[in-house]
Formats: sequence, C-alpha cells, structure tokens
Amino acid sequence: MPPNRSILHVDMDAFFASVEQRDHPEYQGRPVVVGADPKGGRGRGVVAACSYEARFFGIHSALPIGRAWRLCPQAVYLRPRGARYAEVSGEVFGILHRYSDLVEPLSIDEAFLDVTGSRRLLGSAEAIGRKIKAEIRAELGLVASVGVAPNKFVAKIASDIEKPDGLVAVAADRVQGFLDPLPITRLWGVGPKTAERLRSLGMQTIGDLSHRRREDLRASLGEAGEELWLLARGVDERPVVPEGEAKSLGAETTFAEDTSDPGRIRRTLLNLCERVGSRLRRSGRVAGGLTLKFRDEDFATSTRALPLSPPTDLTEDIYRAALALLEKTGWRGKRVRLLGVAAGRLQPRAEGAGAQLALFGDEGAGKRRRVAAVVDTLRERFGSEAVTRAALLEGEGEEEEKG
DNA sequence: TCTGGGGTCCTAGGACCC
DNA sequence: TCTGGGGTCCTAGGACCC
Repeated sequence: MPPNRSILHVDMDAFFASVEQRDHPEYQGRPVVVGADPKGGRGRGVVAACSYEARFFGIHSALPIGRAWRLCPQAVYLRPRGARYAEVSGEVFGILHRYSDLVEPLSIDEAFLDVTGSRRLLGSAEAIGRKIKAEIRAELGLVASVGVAPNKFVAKIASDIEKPDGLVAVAADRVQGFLDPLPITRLWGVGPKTAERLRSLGMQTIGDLSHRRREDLRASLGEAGEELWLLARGVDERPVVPEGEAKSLGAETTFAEDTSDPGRIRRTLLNLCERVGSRLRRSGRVAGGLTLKFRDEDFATSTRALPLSPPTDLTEDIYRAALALLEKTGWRGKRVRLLGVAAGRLQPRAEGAGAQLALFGDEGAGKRRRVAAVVDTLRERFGSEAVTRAALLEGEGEEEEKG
C-alpha cells in the first residue's frame, strides 16, 4: 500500500431524477420524484430519488411516497426506469475509467477511484476530480460531486459535504480537523441503532469518539467499535478493488394490499422465481442456494433458506424450492405484505451442464432449458408480465408435469 | 404517515467432527 | 452419566448502504 494514496469518491447528484430531467426537458426546473406510484396518497412504496426542486418541499429519498404526495402533489411522479439508469451509469463509468484502472463501483451512481498512479501523468488528484466533473457535465449533461482524500472513508464524506456540484479535497494533515466536528452518523456503518448506542455512551461527534481510548470502544462495542475508532481517527487502509461478481441476486415485491389468497401468493412467488431464474440464465450463472423472504401484515420479516443441489438456473427448480421454503414459514392463515426470493452461492454455469444432469437421471433438463430460453426471449420482447407459466401453477405437487 | 427493492456483511447458536 | 475444547459449516436475524 503506497503511504500517500489519492482516493476519489465520485457521487452523482440526484441521479435518477437528473436523468429524467435530462431525457425530458419539460421536467427541468420542476420537482421530480422517482419512486413508487403515489396513488393519490395511498401508495405503499418510498421515494427512490428526487430532484433538488422536490427537496425544497421536504421530500427526500426513502420518504414514504404517500407523504411525499401530501408535501407536493404538483410534483412530477415517475416510476424508476432501471435499464435506462444502468445505461447512463455505464457512460459515467466510461469517463471514470479514463483516469484510473482502479475504479470500484459502490452503487449504480457512485464509485471510488485510486488515482495515486495517475497523478504524474494527469495532474493532482484534485485536478483530476475537476476534470471528471467537467466531462460528466459536458458529455452527459449531468452533475456529480467529488471528494478527494488519502482514503476511501474520508473521500466519501468529502464528496457529500458540498452537494450538489461539490468538490472537496482533504489533505492528510487536515483529516482529523475535518472529521472531528462531524456527527457520529457520518461514520460508515453507523446507522440509527449504533448511533443511539454511541449517544447513550456520551458520544455525539466523531471527535467524541476519536478522543476515547481504543480499549473502551472494544469493551462496549466489540470489534466493530474498534473499527469505528480507527475510522474516527481517519485511518482506513481498505484498497480500491475493481468490480467483482455479485454474490447474490434476488427479487422481491410488496403487495398493493396484504393478502392471504393462496393463488395470488403462488402466482407472485412464481413470477419472482422467473425473474431470478431469467437473470441467472442471462448472467451465465447457477445458484447453489435459495433464500425466501416473508413479511407479514405487522411488518415482521423472516427468512428461510436451503441449498440447491445440484446448483440451477431453471425457474422450475427455483420455484419448487421456494414453495418448500414458503411452507417452512408457516404462512397459512397469515396476511402477507411482502415476498422475496434470492439466489445465493452463485457460480459460473459449467459447459455441458445439461449432459451432466442427465447422468443424475434428470433427462428433462435439456428440454426445460430450451423452454426457459423461449420464455426469456418472450419476456424480453413483450415485458416481464407477458408470460406466465400456467403449467407450473397447476397441481401444486399432486400431479407431475408430463413431457 | 407507515416503512421499496436491490444488495453486503456480521453474529449467534446449533450440528457435527475430532 | 455428564463432560472438554476447537474448528467448521449452516441457518436465521439484523444492521447497514444506496
């Protein structure tokens, strides 16, 4: 690890809303809220992103959409267009890669760059940050905020401090002075629960924490406390790691109203399994495990998991496992708010996997894979709601599918 | 005013093995 | 009849992030 690193954190400002305003000039200057359907104030979701005009009314991300509606009914309310944002995100990352090979995505609209090795050729880290902002604006018509610091943690905070359109550089000898006055909630990994715990121990600011003894934090918060202590002192040695493969892949949905209707529950579950299976097949991977998520009308959430052996990317296999997991939740008689399915233990699909399955006595696998390919094509062409596999819903295990 | 959907990581506790 | 300690793997829950 070089002793004097230059790390950038680049964070797009109001990303989803800004893409919508750029794609639809008539939305410019207006409050734009991207998120769930507000349904006249009765919608169940939350705000995913909103423009700065909307923030003026007190709207912010994660706000229940019904509340946003009451604050500003005249705003433009839009459903997220995930594929579009992914496309624009790719263009943003294209610009970032001009300045370093070490680009680590943190989400669709945020990344770390290690520009330590780029400084000689491309100028100071701060100058690089300025160029990145200028190119994002000129080429994409979007605004980013940038933080420059000796490590990831400080760079991330720095990018946030002067949002929107900010550029904040923190030199190594100014890190402690920069951090100390900030509230503990700025620490990475301190959410509502940990913040409450720290406050009950008399700590309000990062300075309050950095002035404690390391052993005291270890005693009260364990290993996590020690890590917080290090962050509070501006110590963060984590390297910038270019993108790796995702470790899990899931889909979940909240019902428009809580339901105990078995047919509706099974149809929804099948649709989730189809979405997960389809994404697995597209990514060329198989899942070695499945987790079902279940939330009841009281918002109590539970999960059940099992291994998938052999690993699979087929909707039928995933759905069968999901039904077994659903039984383990004891769902009957309860009203369901949310169902989710997540594939884990992902691994590359082996070549000739179908032939291998045949050895295990599963001759239908090749055929089912071909059916899956057709379904995927139809769904791509006509949308994910276009194709329902009626055959999988019938019988409910009393009747085997015939080939 | 109820609280989305996509993820990651950590921990506690039980099973199992030596 | 009660008795250990370590290691590993697994599941469920939960905190956190965007």
